Amino acid sequence: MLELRLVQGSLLKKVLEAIKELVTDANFDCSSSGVSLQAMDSSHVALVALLLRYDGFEHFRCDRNRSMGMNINNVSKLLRCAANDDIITLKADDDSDTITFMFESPKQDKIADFEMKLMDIQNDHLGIPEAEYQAIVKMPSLEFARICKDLSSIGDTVVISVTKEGIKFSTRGDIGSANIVCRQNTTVDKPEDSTTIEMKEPVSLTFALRYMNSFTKATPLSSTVTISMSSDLPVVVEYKIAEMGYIRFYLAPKIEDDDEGYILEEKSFSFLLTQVWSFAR
Amino acid sequence: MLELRLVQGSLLKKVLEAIKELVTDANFDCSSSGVSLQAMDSSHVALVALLLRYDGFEHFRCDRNRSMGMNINNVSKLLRCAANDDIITLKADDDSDTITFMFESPKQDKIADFEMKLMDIQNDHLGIPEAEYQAIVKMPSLEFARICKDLSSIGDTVVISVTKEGIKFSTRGDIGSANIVCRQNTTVDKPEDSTTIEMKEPVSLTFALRYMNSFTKATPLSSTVTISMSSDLPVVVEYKIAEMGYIRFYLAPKIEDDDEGYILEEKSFSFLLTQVWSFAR
DNA sequence: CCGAATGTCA
DNA sequence: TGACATTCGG
Repeated sequence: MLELRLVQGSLLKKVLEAIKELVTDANFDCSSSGVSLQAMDSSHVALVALLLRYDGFEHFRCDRNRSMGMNINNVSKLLRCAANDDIITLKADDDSDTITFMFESPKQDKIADFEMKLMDIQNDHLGIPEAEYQAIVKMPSLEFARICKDLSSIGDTVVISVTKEGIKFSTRGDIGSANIVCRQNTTVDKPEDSTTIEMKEPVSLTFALRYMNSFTKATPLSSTVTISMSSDLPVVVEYKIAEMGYIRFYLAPKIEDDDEGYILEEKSFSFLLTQVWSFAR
Repeated sequence: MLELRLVQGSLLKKVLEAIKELVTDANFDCSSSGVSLQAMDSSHVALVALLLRYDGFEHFRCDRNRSMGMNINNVSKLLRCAANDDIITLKADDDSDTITFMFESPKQDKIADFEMKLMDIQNDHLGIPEAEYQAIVKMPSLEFARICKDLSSIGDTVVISVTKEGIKFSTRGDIGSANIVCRQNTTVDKPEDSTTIEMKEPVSLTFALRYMNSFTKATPLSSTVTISMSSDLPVVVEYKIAEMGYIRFYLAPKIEDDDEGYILEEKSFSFLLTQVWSFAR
């Protein structure tokens, strides 16, 4: 028996809005410690990792570990049928190949339940090593989203460079080039408006803006975002989910070919894992 | 001479928005008692009945009964030229084959008039018998609209079942099934937020969601909607128009074929009228 | 959190 | 051209 009750149902709605652009099908892995999900985008360049800890739910029961495959678009459709202030409960019997989404209005005068078939999804679960990052930047998530959106109207890729002074986003396209620098500022009224930089060494990496813009769909989940970078490692873009966990996006950097001097396509993620993360371990 | 003056012109705008998706051409029947309209949708499955009583107008003059055929889309186009706070006056000479729409701004500093040709429309006016309904549910119109919209992302048809406990909307589609139950609740702050059920006998009928969603275009006309059902009778979905009348939508239920066990297409409305309403009389 | 307006897709 | 979805503003 699986039974998860989440009073703040809007959280789950936001989580699905955050990942549905990137992921088509994914396994929701449920255990006594919570719910997690790990999935690559269709081109295997970006990876999403979601964690919702058991203690973030008002009620959490998971008798046995289960990996429940779902079509993300269908889950998203169902969750759109929930109001933002609905209480959401997920239920699945141990031997069932369906899951039930239950939406209760705050006054309990409307109760909706949706039953959805589960799918078998081949699990290409990657062990993500805990890496040491040369630079970790925390900044307002809205600002980051705005920057990625703005830059993508100029170019396709962004060079993110971190120095002690700040984080710089640069792009270049047909109509010209752009640089946006955010300085470290901790002397701000609210902590969520501050930009902080923890840096061991300056880093500069290049990414496809298309993916960055997909990541920013998670903006409603958190007022801040954390960007962790090391040379040749995938960047980690993390949105904390209050009291529950996080959603992390990993994106392989575009590698500059030394001989040719131009930028190669992204390495596929699994390639990067074996080739790059191997020496990071 | 026909002359109708309506200070709250937005009402007329909303009425046309409510019916234009369903009806292409219709006769506006004017008599000393008011304006009424009855029209079927193109597939003859749904019927719209509108009543605007004479005393809801600030000025009402109708010297002789007239049935004025109009293309609903064209009327809608004209009315979009009126601001929401405009005063609307309709005028037609007795021997004229045109009607004039006049829009006055509240301060009388702008006056627009539009003349439109009337059409001859063959009148298949149906006498709608007053029926006794097994169940009458009043609920917030927004909630009803939301439910119909949500369910139509899952399936094509809805089963509406009324019991003493509440009204249940169910559907089923490729990705799964859904049930939404609204309990009777009269203990709510505002009467327009309450859901009330008058039931003589439990009823359960199946309808095409496509039409239900068209009906909910009338939501701006009233904060509540009334759903009246009896076995094998068309459902009546009614939106009251404050101080003036109503707009009612009738929809034939889909009939389950006992022999075959599957759901037939909707009966055409005229068929239903003769076959089903005949014994209701 | 809801309603309106805009932009996109069919 | 109309309907739907998404986005912005109150």
